[in-house]
Formats: sequence, C-alpha cells, structure tokens
Amino acid sequence: MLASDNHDIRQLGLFEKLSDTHFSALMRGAYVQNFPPQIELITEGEPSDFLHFVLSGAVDLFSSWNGRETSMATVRPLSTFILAATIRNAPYLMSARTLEKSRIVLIPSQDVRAIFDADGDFARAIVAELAQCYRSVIKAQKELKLRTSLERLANYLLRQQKQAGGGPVFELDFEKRRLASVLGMTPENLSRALKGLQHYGVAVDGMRVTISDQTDLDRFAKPNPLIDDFRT
Amino acid sequence: MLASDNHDIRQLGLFEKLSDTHFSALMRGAYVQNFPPQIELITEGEPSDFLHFVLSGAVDLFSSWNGRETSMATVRPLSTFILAATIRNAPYLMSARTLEKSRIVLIPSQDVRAIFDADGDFARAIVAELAQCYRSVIKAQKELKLRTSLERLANYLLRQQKQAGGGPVFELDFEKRRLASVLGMTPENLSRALKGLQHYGVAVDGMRVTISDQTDLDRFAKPNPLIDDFRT
DNA sequence: CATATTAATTGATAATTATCAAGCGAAAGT
DNA sequence: ACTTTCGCTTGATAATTATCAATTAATATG
Repeated sequence: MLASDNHDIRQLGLFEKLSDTHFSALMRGAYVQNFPPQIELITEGEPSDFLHFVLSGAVDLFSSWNGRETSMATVRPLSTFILAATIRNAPYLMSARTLEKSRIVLIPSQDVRAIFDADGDFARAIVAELAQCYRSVIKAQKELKLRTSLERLANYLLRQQKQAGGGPVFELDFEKRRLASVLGMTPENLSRALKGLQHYGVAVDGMRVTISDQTDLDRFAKPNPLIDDFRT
Repeated sequence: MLASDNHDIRQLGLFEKLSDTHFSALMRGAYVQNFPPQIELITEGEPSDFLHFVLSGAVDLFSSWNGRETSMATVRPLSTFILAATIRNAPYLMSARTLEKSRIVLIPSQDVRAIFDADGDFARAIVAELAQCYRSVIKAQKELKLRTSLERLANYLLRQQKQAGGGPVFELDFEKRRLASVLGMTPENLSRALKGLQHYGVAVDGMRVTISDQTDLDRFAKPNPLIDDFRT
C-alpha cells in the first residue's frame, strides 16, 4: 500500500475523524490490489470478509435471480461499498465487478467491526454513511415505482447534465447497456427511448448528449429533489 | 405517556442499551398520541422534527410524484420510522399515514441527535438499525427489477405464509389495494394475478389464502434468501 | 490494416402492465 | 332494513416494455 493510498482513504468522511491509532489498526490488515476490467470482486450470498474501498476506476454492483441480472449501482472513487453487510456480518446482497482497471483497498471486516465497537466517532461516521446510502436507495425505489422508463431516462439525463456542470452538452458516464440495466430497461428500449426524447430537444451521438431545449425537457421530466437530488 | 409505553419503547433494540440517564433525556421531550385511521402523520419534503415510534396500530409509508402515489412500506409495532432523516437532519423522503387506530410516540429529532452525539452505544444501535433498513430496501429493489408482478405476488404469498406460521391457510395482512401498491401493480392487475396463481395451487377468498400445492408454488416463485429473507 | 468481437440500433412481434368503464358485494352509516 | 360508500372484480382496450432476429456501428485484436 502506497503512502498516497493512505492519504486517499483518510479523505473519506468515514475515516476522517478516526484516531491515528485506530486508523493504523484498520490499515494493518488491509491490502491494496489492482484489478483489470470485468473482474468479479464479490459474489452475492458470500460472507462479507472485507470492506471494499475504491481508490480509482469504477465498480458495478449487480444482482441476479432466476437467470436475470440487473445493475443496482455504480461505485466511483473515493468511496466504500458493502458497508452494511460488513457491519451486520451478513452475506452480501449484491455482487461486484470492476468496470475499468481499478485500484481497490480490502479491509478485513472483523477489523472494521472491532474499531466500530471501540470507537464511538467511527460508529457515528458509519451512521452518516449508512443513512446516506439508505436514502439513495429509497430515492431509486421511488423512481422505479413512480416513473415510466422514458421519465426515468429523462431525469437521469438531467442529473447527469447537472453533475457534468450544467451545460447543454455532456457525456453519458457509462456504456448504454449498463445504463439501460441501471434504469431498469432493456438496451433496445433505451435506444428507442433516446429517440423518443428527441421530441423534447435531446440529441444523442454515441456517448455525447446535447440538450437543445432545456425548458421542454425539464417540463417533461419534472425532476424532484426528493428523488433526484444527491444531497438531500 | 404511560409507564407501559416507556416499557414498550425500551424493548426496541435501538433503546435497549441506552443508559437510564440518556433514555430519560430522550423521553423528556417525547409525547404519545393516539391517531384515528387515515391520518397523515408526516408529509414528504418536510423537515424531520420528530422520530416516530409505533406502539400499536400500523403506519403506511408512501410517496408521490406527478399525481401518482405508491406505498413503500408498512411499519408495524414495535418499531421506529424515518430514522435516517432524523439523523441526517434532512427532509422526509416519504409521507406517512395511519392505516388503523394507532398509538405513536414522537421524539424530538434534536434530542435524538444530541444523545447520538453523546452516546457511542446509541450510535452503534442506530448503525444496526440503519444497516437492516438499508438491506431491506435493497432486497425490495432487487425484487422490483428482477421479478414480474406475478412473481412478486407469488413470493409475497410465500413470505406471508412463513410469517403466519407456515401452514397452508393464512390471511393477507392488509387490504388488496395497498398490497397492489406495495407490490408495484394496480389493483386490477393484482386481482387477475391472484387468479393466475390458481394454476399453481393458490386459492383466495377475501383475505384468506389457501395454498394447496406448496411444491408447485415454490417451484414457480423461486424464493431466494437474498431477496425474501427478513433476517439476512 | 484486416478481421473478429462486441455494442448499438432497427423492425416485427409478443408479453406485460395500465387504464377506463361497468357491475358486484361487503361493510358502514342512517 | 335501507342506502350509501368503497373496495374488489371483470371485460375491453391501450400503453408500455420485452423478446427475437437481423443489421450496422464501434472497438479490439492479431
């Protein structure tokens, strides 16, 4: 593990207030690994042996049932994943695979739980993180149950636009087949839905999206902070 | 607030390990109220002034967007709701209404946050609770994205059967129109889906469900602990 | 650079799910 | 007991979404 890795990990809200003693204790058993793309890091149902931390690259969290598969979320640096399973010492509910070449820190779950038991501030930091995650999933579920696929796509574009700086031209942040899966639709449907949004001033060329009529798209998408805001 | 209320609240894992001092501090500003059915207790988007605790009755958590509405979950005694909003001091993501005559404790959010800051054990109890909630929503999302409405209904019946003791005859635990909303379908569709499950040995009479061919239903529903188990 | 592979698109069709309208039936109120 | 209300059901139809097959575009590989 490099010194810069340590520094990066320290950045995260989760470890910010940790005493140096406890932080060292956590890092003692931790190790860093570089993975090529498309490597399955964890499989749902397995015991949660490590808390994972993404230093660089990107990780897809997905789930399967009865031969079907769906992308649940994408984890980007710098953040952890499967914190809830680690803390509860419960099996993973989702599988994870690298989307790109990724640098991942693996922290033994038992160490995390030990520091959690010993350090109230760490426990409080975990609360903040979990509450955030919980609210994100609630928002995702609201979107799934209240919006059609075209509406989900429109709102996704608006969120993506905002994150990219708010300008009329921006890039999709992952390939369309996974975007389709994240939005709960098939790739074919996404392709047609993107065409359908042409009526509202959306033009797509490969990964590049241009929103020519912002008002029109806004009026159709009806974004709502209680579904679309990352903050709240 | 009655002495028995205090006792009931103490039962909950969240408050179990709290010192008497901290528990009293929490209860000092709390008050209990009895509500008739169909009363809106909180509205999504409002600031989270109180942590709510259901002593008896039942509460529906629901959300709206663009004139549509969906039931997200049902809270039954003894448990809290909107813990995440309280802790993050963020607006509610869901509205809540009583389903039946209900007895609810309201604990000022600022008091909860104060004890949370002062008491590491309380923070740890909140972690356990939030991690549990998080995992429940993840399971719900997996179910929504991976299963058709007929499959969701079949698995709901199996879960309900298990909870009712596992026998072949049991009762639905809420009215069909809300069940439909919880399962992400229309009441009309639920009605037809219940008929569709006759092929798999399910008979419904009002709220009473009879599963005559368990093997057949199991084979169709394909329940999975990573979606259907309340525990894990 | 040519070729192999994979992703994206398109068309045709089927399955799923929702909407609208009407009727039935149980429960609540008078 | 009567009526009113509301939830549930059923039928007909429409909208949404998925599947299958084929083609095109883009990317990777030797």
